Amino acid sequence: MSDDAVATDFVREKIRADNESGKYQSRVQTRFPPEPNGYLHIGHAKSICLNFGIAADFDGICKLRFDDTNPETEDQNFVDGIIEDLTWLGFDPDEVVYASDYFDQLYDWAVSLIERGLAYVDDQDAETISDQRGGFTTPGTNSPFRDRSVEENLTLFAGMRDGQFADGEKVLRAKIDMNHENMQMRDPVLYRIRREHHVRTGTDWIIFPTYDWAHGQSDAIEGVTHSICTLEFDSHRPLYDWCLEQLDLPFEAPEQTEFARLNLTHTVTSKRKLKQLVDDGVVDGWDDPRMPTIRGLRRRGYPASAVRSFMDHIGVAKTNSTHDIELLESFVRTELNATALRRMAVLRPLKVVITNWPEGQTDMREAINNPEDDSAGTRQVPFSGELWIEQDDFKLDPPPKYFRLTLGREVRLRAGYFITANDVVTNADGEVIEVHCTYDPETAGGQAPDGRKVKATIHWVSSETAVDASVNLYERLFTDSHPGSGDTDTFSSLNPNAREVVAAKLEPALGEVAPGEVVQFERLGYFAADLDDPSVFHRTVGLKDEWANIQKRQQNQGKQKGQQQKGQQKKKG
RNA sequence: UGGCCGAUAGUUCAGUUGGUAGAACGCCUGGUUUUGGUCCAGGAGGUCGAAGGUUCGAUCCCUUCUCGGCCAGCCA
Repeated sequence: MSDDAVATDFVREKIRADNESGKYQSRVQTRFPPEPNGYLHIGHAKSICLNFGIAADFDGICKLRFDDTNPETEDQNFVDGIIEDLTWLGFDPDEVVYASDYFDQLYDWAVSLIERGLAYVDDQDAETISDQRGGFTTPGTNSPFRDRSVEENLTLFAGMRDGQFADGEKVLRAKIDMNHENMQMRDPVLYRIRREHHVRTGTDWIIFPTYDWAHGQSDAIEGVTHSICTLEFDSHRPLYDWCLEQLDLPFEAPEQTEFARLNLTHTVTSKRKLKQLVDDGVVDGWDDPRMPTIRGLRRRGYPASAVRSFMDHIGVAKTNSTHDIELLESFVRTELNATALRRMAVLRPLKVVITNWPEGQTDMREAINNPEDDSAGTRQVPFSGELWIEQDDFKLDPPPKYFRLTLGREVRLRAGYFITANDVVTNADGEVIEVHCTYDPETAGGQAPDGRKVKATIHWVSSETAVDASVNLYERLFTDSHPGSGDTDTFSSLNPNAREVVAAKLEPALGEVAPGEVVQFERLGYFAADLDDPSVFHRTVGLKDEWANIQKRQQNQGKQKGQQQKGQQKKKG
């Protein structure tokens, strides 16, 4: 266990206490148990970091177990994808196992349950069983098949396995208590018949154990000590314990501990809803950079290490919580600030002509690759008399505190020269389509020999050597910070502008970026070259934008002033 | 409606064996800076869900209440 990073959450606290009391011989084993019916999302990452993190902290082991007990929705692609995502996140399971590996054992244990009069075969359909379960304040009623003889149950259960009954015709139920205050204990279903092809067992089995019968038993088979799951399984814990108690294990049974799942603002972390986004074509797929899936984040350029530090930071508790997605982004920025190479790219190009630049001449300017990391070195960037700059970096009528380019003002071109804007060319609509500037040859390298200062440094790309690229700019997937909260429909706040594709001009070095590499477009943000087509970039996250805050404040002040004036007018009237 | 779980800065979490509270992110101010980035320094922001009780003293212990989440699948 690492001494310095003493993570103190209630789960680790409990494990420490268990270890001190000698429970499980102070052994620690966890597991990450996804169902292979979808890809992993950021919520799973929390569970992964917790389970694998605990194993690492306590010198224990953590296996990846596929909870493949329901053949209906499960798929090999998801199995492969989950392993891939887990690996990318930086975790290496001690073993990859499957609940279906234990079908024989689970069956034998069910038989033993029947033999001891603790389970029975019920002939009723799902609806009837549901009706008989009763309500929160009303007791359930016993099934008419509850008191079948052991022999009959044994025969029927074998018949279920051997295909003598149709799907849904019979189930195996635990015989516990139809009056139990916990609904989970009212004779839960342990086995159902389902003639579906199973990813691993094919057609060998047509009866499948339910989660409740499979999960704790699988934990026990593997020697799991601490079975960590999310809050919604809280009410299953008595059943988890009951199932284990019937086994007469020669060792201490695993114990379930529940923690609060991760929610993030402006997105959803529910497999069902993510699937709907994919199925409805709202996004391009599970790996769309707008998706909070692991593959989505990867394509978007989130470093796995940033995801991990985020998880470390938010901790583990039982409080239902929704984390601000900005917090995640701040970890992404911190990581990328230290590692990403700086490059220049112009997203919304505006032409600049340097009128006093020697006709046809191209200069090579030296630019720093990463001011945070000297070892990243420098590169040469071509400079000429015709450049692209950002439309936002020139204003004919500059608002207060705007200190970028405007007529008559001098600014610095990053790694280039000081330029002064003298004139503009406008189109028929009066929009500026070209800015004419002069440069000061004395300012090569970015400093004026006479010591005069400029307030702004702007980025640029020389037009003749510019590389064209399509850049995807992403906004929040949902405009509502808590989609679906209250009575609102989750998808009603879907942001139709969550992706904007822009035709950008890049400096030549950006034509040689490796797939998946993340660079900083100076002054704009971090951008990831697409995994399949590196001429396409995805905005991972923008830089912090002080200018945007200034503008916001100015707007608010304007509003307040307007309101004050309105108020005064009212008083007068 | 019954049971279980939860409630501490804007947000998410720490914490106090009972002596009125900290961090991170966000926000604000200043400094540095060839990124309005980074970095550095500082600041604002909390009646610790509410009301009672025990106590010299309660955010912490007790009771009641309020609000939120979960549970009545042959999903997990």
